[in-house]
Amino acid sequence: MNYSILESPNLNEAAELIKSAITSKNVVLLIGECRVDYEGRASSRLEPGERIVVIKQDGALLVHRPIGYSPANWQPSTTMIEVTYKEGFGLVIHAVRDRPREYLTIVFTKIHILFIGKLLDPGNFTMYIDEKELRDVLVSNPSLIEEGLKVLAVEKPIGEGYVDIYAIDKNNRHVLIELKRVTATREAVLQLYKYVESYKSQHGETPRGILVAPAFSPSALESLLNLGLEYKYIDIRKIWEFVKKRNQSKRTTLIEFIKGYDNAQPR
Amino acid sequence: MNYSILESPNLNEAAELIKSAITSKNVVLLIGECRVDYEGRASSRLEPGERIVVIKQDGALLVHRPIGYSPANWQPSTTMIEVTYKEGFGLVIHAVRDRPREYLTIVFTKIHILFIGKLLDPGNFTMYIDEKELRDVLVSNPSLIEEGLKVLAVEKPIGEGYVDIYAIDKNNRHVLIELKRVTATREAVLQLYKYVESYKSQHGETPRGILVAPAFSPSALESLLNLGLEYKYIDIRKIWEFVKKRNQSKRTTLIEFIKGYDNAQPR
DNA sequence: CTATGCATGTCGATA
DNA sequence: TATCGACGTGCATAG
Repeated sequence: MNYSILESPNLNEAAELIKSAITSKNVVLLIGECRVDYEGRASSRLEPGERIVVIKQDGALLVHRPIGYSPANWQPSTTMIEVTYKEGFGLVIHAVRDRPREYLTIVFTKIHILFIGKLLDPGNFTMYIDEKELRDVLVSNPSLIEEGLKVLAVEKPIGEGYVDIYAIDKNNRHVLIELKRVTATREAVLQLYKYVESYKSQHGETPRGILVAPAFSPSALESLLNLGLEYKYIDIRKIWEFVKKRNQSKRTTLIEFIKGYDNAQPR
Repeated sequence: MNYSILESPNLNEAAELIKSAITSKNVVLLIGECRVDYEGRASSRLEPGERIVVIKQDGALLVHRPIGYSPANWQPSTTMIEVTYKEGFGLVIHAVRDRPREYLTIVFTKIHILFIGKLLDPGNFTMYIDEKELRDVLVSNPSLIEEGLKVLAVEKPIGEGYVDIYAIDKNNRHVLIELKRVTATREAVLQLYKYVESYKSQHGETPRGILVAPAFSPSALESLLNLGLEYKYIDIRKIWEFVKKRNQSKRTTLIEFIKGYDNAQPR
C-alpha cells in the first residue's frame, strides 16, 4: 500500500495534500477537532469535538464520533468534494450531493492525524444467506413449507406488488407465500393480506396465504388470526444446511477454522 | 486528545496494545490487510484486502473498504471484543454480539497503521427538521394542510398503531392524517388505510384519511384513489421557513456563514 | 431513470 | 425487555 501519514500538520498544507489526494482517488482519513453542518433532506449541526473523518476513493464521506455504529454525518459516494483552507477559520471540506441536493460542510480547527493512502482491496465479498437465497432454497424444497406443495411461480405479480412464492397445495388450492428472513411483524402480515385480497378480486377465488418466517411478533400472530391467514416457522439453521449443500461447501468457514485451531479460545 | 500511533507494528505487540486500548475505552483504528467472516442473521466472507477497521469507545466495530458509504462488515455497540495474536496466522479480532447472537472475526496479516486514542467529543448534535419537527409545524399550522382544520390529538392511538395527527375539519368531520417527510409510497397509504378502518370499526363513523407528504409515488396515488383516501402536497421549504421562525433563528448556519465569507467559492 | 422492497439494516420510544 | 415505526435510511433490481 502506498500511503503517507502526518501528525499535527499545518492546516494549510493539509488542505493541499487532501485536495490532490482526492483528485488521485486516495483514501483520506482525518482525526481531529471539527464541526459539521448539513443541509438537505433534513438539516443538522454538530458542534465542535474530536472525530474521525474518512473520505473514500469514490467520494463517500463519513464523520464518525467516538461511539456508535452510524456516522453522525455522511455523504454517499455520488459526491463532489471541495477542500479549502480559510485563514483564521480552518480547513473546510464541502461535500455536495446532486440527487437529492445535499450539502455537507466540515470545518477542522485542529488535525491530529492525516492519513492519505491508496488501499488495494481486491478481496471478494460473499453473502451466504439473504432473502433471495432463502427463497431459492424454499423454491427448490417446498416441502420445507408443507408436504405436497408445488411451486408455480416466484415473485409473481399480484395487484400492485409481487408475492414471493405462488404455489398450489396437495388439494389443488392456490397458495400465496410471503417470506421473511427475520422476525415477521404486522407489516408482513398486511403485505400478505394485500396479496390475498388482490388475488381474490382478480381471480374470484380465495387463495391460502402463508407467512413463512423464523419468528413472529405477537401482533403478527394476532393479525394472521384475524385475517384468516396461515403461518409456518422455518429454522434458519436448517436452511443453512441446504445452502451449504448447494454451494458444494468444500471450504471451512474461517470461524470454524479458528474454533478448530484454538479450542481453548475463551468465549 | 491522548493518542499514540504506530506504523507497521509487530502483530503480537499490536494485539497487546489493542487489548488494553479496548479495556480502557479508547478508539482503535487499524489500516492494513485483513479478512473477515461473519455469522449471525446472515453469513458472509470477505477475502483478504486492505481496509480500515475502527473499534469505537463503546465497542462498535466497523470494517470499511476503500469505497462505499456502508461498512462491509460491522458490529453495533453491544459487543464483546476479544483480541489475540496467533503465531503464523495473524492478529485475530473476535466481536460477539448477544441479541441477536452474531460473530464477527477479523484476521489481520499486516497492519500499516495502528492508532489508539481517547477522543473528546462533547459537541451537541442537533437535527433541525425531522418527522417530529414537521409534525409540530403542521400541528401549529394546520391550515398548511387544509383551511379550517382543527387538531384534536397528536400521535393518537388507533387500533394497533398511532396516527400522526387526529383532527376535525370545518364540516365537523373527523380526519386522520398520516405524515411522510419523504416521498410517500404505497406502504404509507396502507398504514393510513389501516387507521381509517380501525377507526371506523371502533367509532362506527367513517373518518377522512389524508396522506400528507412532499411527493407521492404513482402506486401510492393509485392506492389512495382505490381506497377512497385523500392526499395533500406540502412544500418542505415552506416548512423550513416555519421551523426557522420557531427557532427564533438568531443564528446563521455555518453554511450560510461560509457562503458569505467567500462569495468567490466555486460551486 | 424511477419505483419498489430488502437489510447482519440501526436507532429510539414505548408498553 | 420486546415491539414498532422512522430514517438525511442505503442499496440493488426491475420496469
